[in-house]
Amino acid sequence: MSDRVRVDWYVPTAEWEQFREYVESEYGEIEGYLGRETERAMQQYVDTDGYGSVEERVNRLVRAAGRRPDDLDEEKNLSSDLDRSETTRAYASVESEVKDEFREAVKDESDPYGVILAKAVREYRGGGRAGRLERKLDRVLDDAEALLATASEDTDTGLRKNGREVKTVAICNQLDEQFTDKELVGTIQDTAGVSSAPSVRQYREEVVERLDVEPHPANSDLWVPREVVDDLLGEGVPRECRMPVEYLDREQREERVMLELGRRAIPRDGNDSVSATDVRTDLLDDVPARSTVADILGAVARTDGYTVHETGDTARLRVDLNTVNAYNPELMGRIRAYYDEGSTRDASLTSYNESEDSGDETDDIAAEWDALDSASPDAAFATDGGPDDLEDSD
DNA sequence: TACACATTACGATTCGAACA
DNA sequence: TGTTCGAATCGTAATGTGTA
Repeated sequence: MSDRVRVDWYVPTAEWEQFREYVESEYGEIEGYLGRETERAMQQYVDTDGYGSVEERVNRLVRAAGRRPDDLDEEKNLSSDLDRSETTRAYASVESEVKDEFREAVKDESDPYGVILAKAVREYRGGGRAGRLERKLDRVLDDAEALLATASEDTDTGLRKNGREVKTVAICNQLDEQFTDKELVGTIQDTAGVSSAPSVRQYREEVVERLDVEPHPANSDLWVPREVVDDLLGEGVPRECRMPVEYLDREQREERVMLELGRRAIPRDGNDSVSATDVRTDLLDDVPARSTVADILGAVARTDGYTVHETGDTARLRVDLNTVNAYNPELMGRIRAYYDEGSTRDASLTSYNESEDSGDETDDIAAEWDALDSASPDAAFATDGGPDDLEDSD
């Protein structure tokens, strides 16, 4: 499930228009790309794209060259140029984490967010970090010292409190340790004063994330602390496999199919297959439509190690863990961890039975587990006779 | 004016009933 | 059992509005 929020700041008009034109020229359209490109520009600007350390090394190299800086002037010019220009409202959906990191990183700068965003997208249009690194390396030859300069100021921008966050916290404070979805929606409506489905959905996602709760395995309308689900199912059970299918997005459903089929294949020498019907009923709890399951099978079959075969009128999804391990060891690791969890889950359930007076509910959970775990192996593929190359993936 | 939040509009995606 | 196609839902851009 995505966690995207809107950037909604006043950005210098000319810069924003140029950025939109840039996105359109790159992708042929704005829809779906504006937010992603804005997100990348913000990440690169505040060094959260994972390449900050590379740039730092380049900076050291430039410094070592002992050249005179010109970056400070460039930064000043950019800032004053944008400060004086006409602004327009710029909006784009970005990951909430990216927006938070961006605001945190630039909160001490004297410019408003919109102006800083303009700097970020201008930098990004100019080739992003890659282009910047290239220019920096070029400058090693003539003016490296400038790269030490920053235009940061110690002024407090006086950021206002985020009202939405305050409301989310208020909602969280009114909820018990566990609560029904109906209670959650009612609290959101009463506390946040929202009624539209999109707004309620957005608050629900934020509250669920903040409280770190998950649907109860035996009752998807009941939200309980994650630790409770951990106790019931085991921490090694992937989120895609422990969450009710109705709360998974398309990508997570594909992951679930891959993980479940892979797990079943381990005690079968790394090979197994399942019919499209069984994918729907056994792996996806009868939630998606058949037409959608067909699409999911097609998508999974694009992953190395997974193929779809037509046998008569029936399509079967097959997995070959040797191939999965060869081309996607990370996925193989997750499959193995999920498989290994099977050996400890009985103890977890026993512990839950002793500590919780849950009666029929516990029986439901055990029954659900039995259904889920019908292929629980006696001999592990990875330890008894499995291919050697799979052994190596640990 | 700058910002935040809610709502609306609309295209894309998914669902599910009907049918082959 | 798979495919088709209209309906429903979702995700994102755009707009409206309130607040400091």
